[in-house]
Parts: sequence; structure tokens; C-alpha cells
Amino acid sequence: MTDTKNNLVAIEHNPTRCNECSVRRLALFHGVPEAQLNWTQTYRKAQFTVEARKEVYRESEPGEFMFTVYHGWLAVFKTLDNGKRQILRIALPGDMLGFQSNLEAPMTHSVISLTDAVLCAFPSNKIPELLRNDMNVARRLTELNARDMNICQSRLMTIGKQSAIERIAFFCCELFYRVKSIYKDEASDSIFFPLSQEDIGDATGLTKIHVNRTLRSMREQGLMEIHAKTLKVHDVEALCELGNFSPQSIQTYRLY
Amino acid sequence: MTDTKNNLVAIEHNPTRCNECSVRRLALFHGVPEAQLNWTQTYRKAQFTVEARKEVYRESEPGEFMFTVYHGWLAVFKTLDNGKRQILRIALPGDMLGFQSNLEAPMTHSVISLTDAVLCAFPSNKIPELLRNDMNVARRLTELNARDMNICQSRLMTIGKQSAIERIAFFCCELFYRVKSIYKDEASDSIFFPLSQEDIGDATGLTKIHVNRTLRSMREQGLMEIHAKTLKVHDVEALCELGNFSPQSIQTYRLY
DNA sequence: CGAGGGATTGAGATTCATCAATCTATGTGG
DNA sequence: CCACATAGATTGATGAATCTCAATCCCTCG
Repeated sequence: MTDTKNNLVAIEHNPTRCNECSVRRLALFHGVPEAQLNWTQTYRKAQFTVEARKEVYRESEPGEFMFTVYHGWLAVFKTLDNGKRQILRIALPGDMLGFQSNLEAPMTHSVISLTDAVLCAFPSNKIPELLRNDMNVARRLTELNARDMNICQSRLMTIGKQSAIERIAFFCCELFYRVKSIYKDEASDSIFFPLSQEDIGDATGLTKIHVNRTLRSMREQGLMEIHAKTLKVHDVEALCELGNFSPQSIQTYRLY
Repeated sequence: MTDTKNNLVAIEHNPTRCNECSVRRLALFHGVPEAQLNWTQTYRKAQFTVEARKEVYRESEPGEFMFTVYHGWLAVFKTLDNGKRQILRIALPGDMLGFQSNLEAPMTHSVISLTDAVLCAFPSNKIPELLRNDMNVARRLTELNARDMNICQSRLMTIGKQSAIERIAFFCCELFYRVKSIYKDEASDSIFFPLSQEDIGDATGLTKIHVNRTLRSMREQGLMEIHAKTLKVHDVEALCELGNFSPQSIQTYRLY
């Protein structure tokens, strides 16, 4: 099975079962009792692979699926008429894609993969039924959305009121802590970081040229550096301080 | 009953009953069957009045209440260490205040009233119980959040990638359509608009001086004008086009 | 009628965008 | 294994958008 644009390729042989999913604690089925998982899994139509830098879906297309990220990095963005792109968030393992206020309306945003990725796909038209029939999933969806809302509001703050270096500090802190929390790797000062300078600009509301100059300045100040798809943070405290970032803002919490 | 800062004053005499609430179709109890309303209303601790330009609650304080706006305009914002303020959203009748990812953590944002306002208050520590016990309320909360997320993402786009005039156009379109949808007043080209130019700047990531100049330009172009707390839109289509605003983005939709 | 907060305007500084060119790393085909 | 192609990174020069500082004006309200 393949989607129309041939970017999503279904894994036919042994897709990951929900009850042995390594990112379940982060994802939509966190909180679903083990005994229920076989049932909730029936809502998953397929597990797809997608290569790096491919479109997953596009703004204003009808929304066929809601996805959970099983593996990889993706960028969620909107495009203006003049071609400018604003990255709304970076999706990492456990994150949802394709959920929106009106599930029947065209998508309000686009998604591309930043790395090779694996996505679990749930048909959008089955989501209401799933949420009605499993309160744990409905609650978890609300929890994930509340977390994303928190991040989105912080990003509004950073883009609205902070300087270039502060915005980049905030953005890199967010990803640094999110990646560390996913991979439970508290020790290292480096993370894999597949974004180009242009991507960083699209996320922070800056041009790639200005991102380049700002990154150089941050490197020279001994704050952090990005090289060979690796983000190395030399002074985490200073970076958080500069970007006005607080690590607890990226957590999800039990709501009810 | 009065809160510690004396800004919120409880209405002792005949507070509005949920079953006769004129904004219920917009608010948290939309979708709750009539027969249930007396029960859900028990979660409302009080109905408060607050004068214009008073603080309702402040970032980093413990969150005592979640509120529903019954009447009035309020501004939800974050403050940076340097004193800069970013307005995250304007709350209008039917909107929620004080819901966040971690209900037990300190508030992640502040709220002030822009006009005299009336708020229905639900103790934060009772929210989990309310959501567990009434699926309609839990669903509605998710719907309202999904709508707010949609708006927040659009605002991220506008602040990240649009010019001053485009941002102001977007912001005013959003409020223009939201107010019209609340008051079901499709005909008039004017709405009540209590924000100062500084408020508009804090919402759009601009200084009040630049807002002033941009508003003058918009007035001269015959797009819109703000005067005496009134926003008059002369060319709605052009304004939406300029701001990249689509009216359906402010709607809530039944999720499940 | 006076006080005070917002609105308005001007002048100059700063940040960031734009345009243009070069450099570097990586992968590809011969 | 090398020449080449390509995408991203880097740097420079210039200009535009927006900010900052400062002064004045104009409502509104007591």
C-alpha cells in the first residue's frame, strides 16, 4: 500500500505492535491498559516509512490520516502566498501529526520529514469513534495537545519579543531537552540535529543568512555549535537563560 | 468573597445559572444535556466581576481557578525578564482562562481584563474530577483547546513571517470575526474594540509607535480605522487578504 | 480647569533582510 | 579514483523595516 504521492510506504512485514511499542509511554496510547491495546490497535490502518525530506501531507489537502511518530524527525509548517514558510513545531517520536480542530476540513498545515521516519497512521474519519470508545485515548489526546499548546505559546513569545540570538537559543533548548527526554539520555551535551540553517530560520522567523551569522556568534561565545547534523551545547544554563526557556514546559502531565 | 488582590469580586445576588446562560453555546458546557447542568454547575465556585484593566491572575502564581468568560474582554500574556509582554490571545465571552498542561503547576501566563468583565470560576483542583465525570465537558474542553491551538499557530505564522501591516490586519480580522460570531451581528462593519495601540503592539510583536504609524497608513489606504474604542473595517476582503486570514479558522467543531 | 494616559510625530540608531558571490562538503557518474 | 554537480554554509555590502528616544498633542475624567 502506497499513498498517491508515493512518499509513504506501508510496512507489510511485521509492523510494530502497539503492546511492544518502545515509544508508547510518549504517545497517544500511553495510559491505555495493556488488555485494551489489541483493540485500540485495530484503529491503526498502517505503519508507514517515509524517506528524509519528503512531504507527508500538504496544507489544504483533505486529511486522510492522523499519525503518531514512531521514529524520526518531522517539521510541521504553514506556507504564505508569497512562499514564506513558518515551521510551527518539530515532531519527534511520540508526537501526533494531523490532529486539528476540524477533522473533516482540509489540513491547516503541511508536514515534511527531516529524516527517514516511521509513522503509525489512523484514518481521520475513525478518530471520533476511537475517542468516544476509549476515554484513555481521549484524555491522552487532550494532554498531548495541552503540552503542544504550551510550547506554541512559548514560541509565540519568543518570536514576538525576543532577538535573533534569543530565539535560536530558545529553539535549540526546546529540542535539546525534548530529545534528551525521549531518549532518556541526560549525560551527553550533544544531540543529533538534522535541521539546516534555513530550517532554523523558518522556525524562528529569521532568514538563513541571519541564522548563520547568529550561529557563528553563539559558537564564538562558547554557547553552542551545530556541525555535521549535531547540536553541541557548551553551556546549557546560559543557553536556557538567554532563550528564556524552562525545561518543564515540554513535559506532558496527567490531566484527569 | 473576594480574592487576595481584591480584583475579583463575587456576585452574591443571583449569579447567572448555567441553564439560562446566554453564552453557553460558546462555552465549556456546550453539549452538556440540560438535565446535567444543575450538576455541572456545582463545580462553579463563584461568578466574579472584575473591573477594566485589573489583573485576574499572574504568571508563576499557583492556579486557583479555571475560568469561563461570561462577559467582557481579557488579555492572556507572558512577560519576559526585560519587562516585554507578549499577548498570547484575547479572551472573549465563552472562552476559557487558566487551563494549562499541568493544572497543579504555577500559571504559565498572566491575565488582565481589558473591560469590566464577569467570570465563572471553577476550582482548578476539581477540574480532573469534572472531566472524569462528564465526558461532554471533557470533549468540549478538547474542542475549545483545538480551536485555540489553531488560532495560536496562525498567530505564530503571522508574527514569524508577516510584515507589520499584515500582522495588524490579521489580528484585527481575527477579533472582528470572533466578535461578530459571538454577537451574531453579521451586518455592521464596526465592532467595539477596547485595546490600546500598545496592546496591539504587544499582541503583534511591534512597538506602539510602529503600530501607530501602521494604523495611520491603513486608515489612509481605506482599509480600516480604530477610533474611540471602535474598530471600523472599510474593506473586509482586502483586510483578510492582506493578513492571510480565513474566517473559518476561529470556529469550534464537534470532535467526537 | 488641570492631570494623566494614550495618540501622534520626528530624528536617528539598530536589527535584520536582501542581493550577490564564494566556499565546502557530499555524493555521483564516468 | 577523479571531475563534476549540488546543496548547504559562509561572508560581504547595502538597504529596508522596525525600534528607541524625545517631544508634543489631544482626549477624557475627575
